[in-house]
Amino acid sequence: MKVAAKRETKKEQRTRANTQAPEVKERESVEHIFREFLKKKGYRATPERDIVLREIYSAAGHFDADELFIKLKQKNHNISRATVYNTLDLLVECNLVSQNSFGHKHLHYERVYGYDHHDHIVCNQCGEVFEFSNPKIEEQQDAVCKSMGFDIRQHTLQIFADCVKTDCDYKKRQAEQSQTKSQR
Amino acid sequence: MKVAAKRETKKEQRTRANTQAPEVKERESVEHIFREFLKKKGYRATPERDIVLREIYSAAGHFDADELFIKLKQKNHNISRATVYNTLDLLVECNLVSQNSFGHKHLHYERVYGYDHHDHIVCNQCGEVFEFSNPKIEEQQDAVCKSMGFDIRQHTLQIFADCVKTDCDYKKRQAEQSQTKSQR
DNA sequence: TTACTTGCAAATTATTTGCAATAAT
DNA sequence: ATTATTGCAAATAATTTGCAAGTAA
Repeated sequence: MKVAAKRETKKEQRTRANTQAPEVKERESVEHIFREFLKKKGYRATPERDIVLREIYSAAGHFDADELFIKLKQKNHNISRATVYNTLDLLVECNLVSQNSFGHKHLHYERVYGYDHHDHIVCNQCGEVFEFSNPKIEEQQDAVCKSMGFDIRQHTLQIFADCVKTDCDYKKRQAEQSQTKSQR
Repeated sequence: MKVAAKRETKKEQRTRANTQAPEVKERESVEHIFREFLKKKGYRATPERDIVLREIYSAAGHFDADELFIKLKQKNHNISRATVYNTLDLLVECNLVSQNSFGHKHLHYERVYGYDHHDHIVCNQCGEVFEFSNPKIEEQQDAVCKSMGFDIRQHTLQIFADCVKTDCDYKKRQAEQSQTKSQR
């Protein structure tokens, strides 16, 4: 059901964006980093790009492009999927957002700034994603890159593992799947 | 996507050394592992599945589903894309093939058995994928999983980095991009 | 025989692209 | 004023699915 509400003009968007509660210093830093990046690259600063960045940094956790698009839509931001994808690319390029593949259909994104870097363990049974961080692994990566003549920019490490804990969704999953067993 | 280089660099030699041709004995083992897996799971052994497995283990390096499909077609095997995808899933499930996302359109696969585990560095400039291995990283991963109650099955680590060597394909790439895309 | 697996083609999903309108510089 | 960026819809790319026929167990 499409709502035929009058469309918010760019100017209104900009005004609204500027009057948002100045929650955290972090946000300002993030926006500043993005602005500088855009300027350096000769890209333009647009209200859409600001809004996307702000939305990403307003919540924690992983998300995919479409989830972000829908969240924006629900907040009455008329920002197209194309712009969401475009902006995500830019944010990945300037390292404010990281891109992960958890082995499934689409890419997942995650904000980077203000958080310690972490890696992921994906449960083979229930698919849930857990985080961990390990400085020694990071150290080794730096060492490897140095020795091979690379200047490391980013990395993603995913571990696929069987969860041996009792609170894993595994059994629930099994119950569901046994009804529709197929060739897989 | 990998670009054909004119002259093999030291780095490429090292990479190549990691991906030598398999022994015949190994191939038998691989087939045996697959058979056992199928039996255990109640899946059927079919000639198509054997052929796909054999094709994967007959060559080195990364490949994607469509490349594999085309290779099979060229050898006059009438195996559908659906079967290729299906079989790849099975091979990943039984750990004979690993699945990697290098951050782009599709997934890449790689045979696992008979090779030391390695991780990947993707050059931000030319997109070429290099391999490395580091036992300390593996150790740390095991430790992390143990402490978090996971039984590790597989992992993928990708480092995205800028190549600082002079023999990076970056410039060649730039030059080639003005022409038409070719080979694969 | 039973029902899993196949090839084919159509469907689906995620992402990209063409284009005219709009807005940043 | 110039041209990057936008929203929209159509297009594409990768993968999955439905179905009838084939075949492993």
